[in-house]
Amino acid sequence: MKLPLEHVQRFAGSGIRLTKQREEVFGLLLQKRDHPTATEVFLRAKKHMPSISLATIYNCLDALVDWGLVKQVNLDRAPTRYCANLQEHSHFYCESCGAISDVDVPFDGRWDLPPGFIVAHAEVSLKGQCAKCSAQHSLGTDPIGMGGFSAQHAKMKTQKRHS
Amino acid sequence: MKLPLEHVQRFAGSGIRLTKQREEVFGLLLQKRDHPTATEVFLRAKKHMPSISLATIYNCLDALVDWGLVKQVNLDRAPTRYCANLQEHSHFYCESCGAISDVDVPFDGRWDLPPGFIVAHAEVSLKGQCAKCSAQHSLGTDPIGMGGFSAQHAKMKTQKRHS
DNA sequence: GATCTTTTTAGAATTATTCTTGATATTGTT
DNA sequence: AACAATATCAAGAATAATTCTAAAAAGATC
Repeated sequence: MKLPLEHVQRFAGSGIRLTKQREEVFGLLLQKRDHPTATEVFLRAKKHMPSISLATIYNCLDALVDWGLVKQVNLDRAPTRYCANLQEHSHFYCESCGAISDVDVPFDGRWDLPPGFIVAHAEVSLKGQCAKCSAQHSLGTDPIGMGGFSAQHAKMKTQKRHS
Repeated sequence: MKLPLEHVQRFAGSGIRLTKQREEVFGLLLQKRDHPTATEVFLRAKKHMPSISLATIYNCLDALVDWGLVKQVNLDRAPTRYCANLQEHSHFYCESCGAISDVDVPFDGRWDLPPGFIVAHAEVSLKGQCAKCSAQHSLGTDPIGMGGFSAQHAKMKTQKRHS
């Protein structure tokens, strides 16, 4: 897991230590953009670095988040997910399949707040049906035989959270 | 904790059971709008209903969220908070004092997504300095003597999360 | 009021995250 | 290269948030 030079350079002379572990964690997030949880990052990292510990994963993620290289993605009562943050974007959570998609959301940052409020970060989270799932529903290809979207949606509510 | 008639009516004939516990939980959220965690709701509810259990709090919150009466507020790696959802609004988290403010954020819902994506819910979360804290900093009234915002902000990073 | 279904309770279980401590690595300095 | 100072890592314990389970209670229906 070798980090592209462009990223390594961001650390040069900044007092920030780019350790093997941090490089590994950041590299994994860059490589596979599926918004893994800390535990998922841990499992992936162990393949290259069998000795790495989960606490280190959390430490590395904290550092990367502090440095602005990684974003945390928060979903309702689910473990925090992580995302290499290379350009401005938002997240779309599919209520059918549980996938998280990066989406371009051009918000201009001009939030109309009460005086005195200073915005440092803005996060937009969308929920609904992703393209794949909405196509399935509109075509009526319903493998479960439960009827349309609303029935399946109701079903989702009571089943366990997506792993 | 008696629920205003306007809310009780929403349940009439809907098959939804407005139990004492659900009424209590919803009433608490309506009454004190400080975005409590499930545990905080539990502690408050016990004052009126000493026998209520934490699992019931979670059950009630789940039900209220399903019915669209309550919103979940997700912050980085912190317990989920709850908010009686009476009008469209967003949340502002103050990185200095940890307070969560409701803010009017007029987003028009026209998100520019890839074809096929259907948005059911949109959530905007802002982070930064609330009015009170930004006033403190700009006035230089710094009770800790740590200097300006950046120093205090750095400090916040390493201290324990707000209870 | 008998019965069926849903909800509540209490506590155990699970999972996510943080903390602690000693070992290891890195940086800066002779 | 050796040294001290500092930061990071690893392992596992500890804490905290959330979910699950099973039996009792409550609400709805007939």
